[in-house]
Amino acid sequence: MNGNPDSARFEFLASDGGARRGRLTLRRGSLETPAFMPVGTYGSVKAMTPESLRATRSEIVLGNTFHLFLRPGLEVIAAHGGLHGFMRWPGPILTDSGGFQVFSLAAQRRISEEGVAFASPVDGSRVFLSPESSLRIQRVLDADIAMIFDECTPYPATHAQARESMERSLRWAARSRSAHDGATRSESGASESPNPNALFGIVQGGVFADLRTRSVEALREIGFDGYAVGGLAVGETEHERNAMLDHTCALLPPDRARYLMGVGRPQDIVESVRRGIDMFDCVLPTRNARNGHFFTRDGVVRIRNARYEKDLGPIEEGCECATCAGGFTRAYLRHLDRCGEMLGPMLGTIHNVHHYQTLMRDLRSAIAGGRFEAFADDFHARLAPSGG
RNA sequence: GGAGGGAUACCCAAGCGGCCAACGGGGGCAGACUGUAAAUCUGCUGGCUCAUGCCUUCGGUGGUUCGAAUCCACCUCCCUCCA
Repeated sequence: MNGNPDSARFEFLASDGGARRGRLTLRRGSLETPAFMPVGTYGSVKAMTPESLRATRSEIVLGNTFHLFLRPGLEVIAAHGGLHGFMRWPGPILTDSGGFQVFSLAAQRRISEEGVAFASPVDGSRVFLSPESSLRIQRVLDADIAMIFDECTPYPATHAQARESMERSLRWAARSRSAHDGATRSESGASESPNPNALFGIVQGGVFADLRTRSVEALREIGFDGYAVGGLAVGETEHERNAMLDHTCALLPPDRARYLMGVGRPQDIVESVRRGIDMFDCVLPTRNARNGHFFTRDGVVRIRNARYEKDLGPIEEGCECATCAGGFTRAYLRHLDRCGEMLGPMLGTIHNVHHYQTLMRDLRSAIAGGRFEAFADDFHARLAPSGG
């Protein structure tokens, strides 16, 4: 029922309080957890080559089912033998199912029990995604981790709305599981072959503890290779989010990887690791880099600010990323940004992703060394003064 | 020498008697961004108070008018064409 048992083996290496240090082994390789996964929606982590991505010590990247299905379509990707060959990233890949687009493209989609009808953001044409079609697409993409097709519940939502959405996601979870396992018959009546990759379930339930409980229990009943926490970082307060994480992580099986979808800022990651999350993805390091917003341990550097006009220092003193170590100055990056030079986003993205990966490495090391609390205290204290 | 066109805030550029502190771009300044419809979006951009308000602005000077960036006269500078 859980597909290939070797598709996602989670080794629990150490813990410190609620924080976990582990290793997740997938078909294309393994990743050390807690891990950060850069987002590569269209089969590209924006502004980065696979080489530059690897240099940031990233071990796994995301792709998006919905967007890759629209462009370039399955035929082209299948001709490359899957997403790995297409984007020339041989390491682990995780594909999101399109569930987030149910949320982010809310203005142009219609949900039914069968699935979700979208107006394509590319040309407005009608696109229908269901658990079966999403998993069928993901099988062609052949990512190491496929995600169930869910609905990312918007915030705010009433208890009734969150429950209805969560229950539908549970029914879709069962259908996703079946489709992934090849138990679903295709239109021709032939049985599909099972997807050899891992499949993660996604916990929903908004900010309601009882709904999160219900979601976790039902997903565990179905059985997944890993469990994601979805529907957070969509507008709820930090307090609500942390409360949901405390509650949910306590219910998740300790021997499976836990993935908090879409989170987040560095401080959000630290606080989520504290609560037992193993994997993260977020567009912030890449998107914000393109918007001249660089992360440092001392806060954010908005490179557009006039104060950096003649700043000859690197983005962050002591940073070992190719941008900082390469001698590129703040003044130069500000210049590139103002001129709209594409090297600006490239250098900035390298720094931001590297910064995230360095944070993850430091977290792993702190957990393994039983120093998580001290690390978190230092981390927050250093960020708080908001020097930047 | 003659004929015509034009001078608007940092730049370009609307406005052509009151609704104009003056459209719209650009530039500048600041902010936002959390499973990417995002190299995007938002706000501010004469001064003082910063809510209503007041003061100084549309080449210069003077005039017409209840009222002018808008009309008139002269002056200064720029552009085009004809000699």
